Amino acid sequence: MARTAGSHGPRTMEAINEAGLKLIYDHGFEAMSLRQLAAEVGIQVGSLYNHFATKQDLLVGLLKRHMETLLHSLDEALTPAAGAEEQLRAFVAFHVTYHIVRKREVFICYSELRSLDPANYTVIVGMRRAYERRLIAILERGRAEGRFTVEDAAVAAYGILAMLTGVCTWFRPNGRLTAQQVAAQYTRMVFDGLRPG
Amino acid sequence: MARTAGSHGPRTMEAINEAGLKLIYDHGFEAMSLRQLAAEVGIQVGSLYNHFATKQDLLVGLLKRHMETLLHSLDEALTPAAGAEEQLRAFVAFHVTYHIVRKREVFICYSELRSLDPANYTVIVGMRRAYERRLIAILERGRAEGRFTVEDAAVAAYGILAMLTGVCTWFRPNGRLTAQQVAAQYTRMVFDGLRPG
DNA sequence: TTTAAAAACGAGCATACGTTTTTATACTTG
DNA sequence: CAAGTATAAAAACGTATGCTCGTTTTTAAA
Repeated sequence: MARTAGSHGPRTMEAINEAGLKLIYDHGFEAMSLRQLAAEVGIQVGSLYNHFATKQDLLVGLLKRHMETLLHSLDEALTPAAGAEEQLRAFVAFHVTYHIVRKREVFICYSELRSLDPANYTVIVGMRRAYERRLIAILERGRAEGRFTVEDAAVAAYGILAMLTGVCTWFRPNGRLTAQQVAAQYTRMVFDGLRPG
Repeated sequence: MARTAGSHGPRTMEAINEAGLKLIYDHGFEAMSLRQLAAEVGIQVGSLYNHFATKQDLLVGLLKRHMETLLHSLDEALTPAAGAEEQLRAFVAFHVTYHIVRKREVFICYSELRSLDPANYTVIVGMRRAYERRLIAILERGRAEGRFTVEDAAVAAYGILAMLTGVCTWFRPNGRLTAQQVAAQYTRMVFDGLRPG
């Protein structure tokens, strides 16, 4: 046997990425085998290597694409001219809804960092830092404008991010609350948590 | 060779637990091999099975012990007679410091849930729920007493827990801030985030 | 002193892993 | 239509895995 009818490189690659995302999310990167992955895609193990060089590359590809999308989407969500309060409001709304929609990517981007070899680790963590810095900058600006009370901007940012990111561990699309309701409640909590003294 | 001089069951078990904790934290449960574990402890692979039945049992043992300690320590930290505000203050301080000290146990207790087989998963998640309910109860009591503004107590609790738990991902013992400073800042943020009115 | 339990060794089991190689077929381009 | 490239199958590679086994030695109770 050999090449199957209707096979098409880019389409297979997308199927691999989707199946990889699912398997890594469900079982973890180390626990997911390439045989499982191949079965999920519907090809043989060896054929995977027409689409990536190593298992590690598959993971890095997924994480890098996710971080690029995240950073890019954030830029679109924030209007540069706006004040700190409006920017914070936009940030919270964006972060919560994005993390609900892309919950699997977000999850593996935190949990599989340790599966990255050093060079790749540096790259991904660097991108995450860039994202965090956006929020830190907003907080510092709000403090400078006298809008927020922030003892340590980085600590506050980490706290806010952790709180918001947490939604993707418990939020259920058909649960008691809608994404909007959650975003609204968290927005209020964040703003009150930063209210000027 | 056979039984080595001075060998002692409980002592070996403790060494296995400590080494297991370290290896699981560093590499993940699936990625850690029993050969690594045995080497770290200083015995042969087969000898591990004098101390646990399966690799899964090792993980469950670690997680169960951690959750029992966590729940028990919380009970000690909270004075039942106190008001909601005082209880919340005690909860935040306890949670932050405990999570800084036991950061490895906390981390694997979140990240390795998926490595548990169904029966064990149910047990551990049940214990975590019990912990979460403690905070939810405090929030609801505070709301009933008119001390806190809480739209949805569970959502608020999850948010607070995620924010506080986040410390163990970035806190460094010799970093810019002490554990007390972090706890103090987060306490203020939590209280302001729940301020009445 | 005898005996049973505890604890470790060290070899080996079957299986699974990531990866490579070879070969055959399907598309694509000239 | 022919040549070349893309894509997949299939089989195999060496290594690592969790776990079992028979055996041996130490420890502690009878």
